[in-house]
Amino acid sequence: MTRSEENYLKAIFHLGGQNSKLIATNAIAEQMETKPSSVTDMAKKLAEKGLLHYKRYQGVTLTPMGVKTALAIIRKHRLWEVFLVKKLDFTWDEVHEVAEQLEHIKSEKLIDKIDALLEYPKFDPHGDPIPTKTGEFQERAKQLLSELPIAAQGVCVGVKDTSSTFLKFLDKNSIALGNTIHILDKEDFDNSLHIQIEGRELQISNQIASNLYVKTA
Amino acid sequence: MTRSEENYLKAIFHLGGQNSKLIATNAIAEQMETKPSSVTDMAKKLAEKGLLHYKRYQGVTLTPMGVKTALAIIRKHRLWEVFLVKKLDFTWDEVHEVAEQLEHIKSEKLIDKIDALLEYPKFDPHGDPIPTKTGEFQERAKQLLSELPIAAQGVCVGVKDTSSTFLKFLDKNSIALGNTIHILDKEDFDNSLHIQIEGRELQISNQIASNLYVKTA
DNA sequence: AATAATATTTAGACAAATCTAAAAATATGT
DNA sequence: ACATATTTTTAGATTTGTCTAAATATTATT
Ligand SMILES: [Mn+2]
Ligand SMILES: [Mn+2]
Ligand SMILES: [Mn+2]
Ligand SMILES: [Mn+2]
Repeated sequence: MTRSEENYLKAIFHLGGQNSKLIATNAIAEQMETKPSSVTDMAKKLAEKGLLHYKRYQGVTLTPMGVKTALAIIRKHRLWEVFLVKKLDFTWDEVHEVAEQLEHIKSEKLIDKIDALLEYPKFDPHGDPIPTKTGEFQERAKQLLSELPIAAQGVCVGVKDTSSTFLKFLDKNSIALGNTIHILDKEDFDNSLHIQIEGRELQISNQIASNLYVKTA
Repeated sequence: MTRSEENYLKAIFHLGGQNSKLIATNAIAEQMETKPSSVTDMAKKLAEKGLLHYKRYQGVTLTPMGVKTALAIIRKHRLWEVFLVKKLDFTWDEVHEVAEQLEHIKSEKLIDKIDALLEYPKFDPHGDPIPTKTGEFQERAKQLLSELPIAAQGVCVGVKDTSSTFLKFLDKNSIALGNTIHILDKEDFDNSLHIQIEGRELQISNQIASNLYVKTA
């Protein structure tokens, strides 16, 4: 498996290619920041290798083997992210770029030892689930903060937007995973929220609220 | 810098290219397990980039920039080896292959944090010196065990042969870096040694003795 | 000094991964 | 349904790193 092949599989997985849903060439090209013609070439190659099903002009879906391979890479990516944060004091907005490189290191022993060192974490610094060695993982029951009604409360468990800008904004406002958020009021005009978090009161826009995942009791 | 370029620089450094000694095309090809014609192509490219001096039919030497780059990669390689041994319980015969991959990860912050986590080690698991962030390092005063006279003693500080076979042999015979070795006797016929190490007495061939570095008091 | 052996370079090919531009298929709108 | 817009594929080119085979330069031997 080349690095490029691994990146295609990961992108297709993130677009939903695991549930026999046909993923369009253009969608993959956009996700990978490449051209559709390049995607077509790679789709043929990966189909040849038995990692995905490719129907000309229709799109691709991952085979069981393709899903397994994608999950192994996602597992590595997320474990490295946890390692960087927990062991090397990286901030959660710094880890993605480095993990993009580390996820391609080929050593089963290495990633299993990292997993053990971290005591088998279930979620990465952004709240995304970490597949086990055998590829199992459960998505946490969660919803967007923006979907909660007035007076509801939830624990912050993840972010939808993982951009550095957004993550730094959250840091600046001391909003972190694990924090409990109460919705005090919602503004009809722009859906902005008046919330209480860790004793403080805060006003946040709908754009913020619709990029924060919470778990309700 | 591509991975391939980095590997060429490292190989040339290991062949002595830092001391304005001309390194032959064939020597590089052998070290890299590639063909001389490939080396010529790469030599032109690296010369173009100012990383080495290339004289047609004569060989190459590293420029100051080339030395600096090579040392940065060697630093990463050796720090990762220490990390694998100290933090993840890898054995010293397992680390090289993985370090060959990890040395190409591009993140200054990452390697500096690994350095700090390990408390700035000066030597890797095979006794080789680790360059600092600024590229300084001193080779430890050492000599081959085979060069010591009868009755001399020394502390084991490194290995010349870093092959898995040799390292595993040393493990099996409980010979480790840091051990003190006394030369009890030397056999004229085959230069094999009768040694005392950590209380035990052992008979070792000249081939073993000429791959073990010791530091004398 | 001429010849033979060795080392190095050049020329041309190939595989991987990408791109642009043109062609073909599919989807959309009236 | 048919013209138009969009999506996807194909054809051909490019870059990087490699290879083989032939040509050229250097070194060693007589
Ligand atoms: Mn990430
Ligand atoms: Mn993440
Ligand atoms: Mn090594
Ligand atoms: Mn080493």
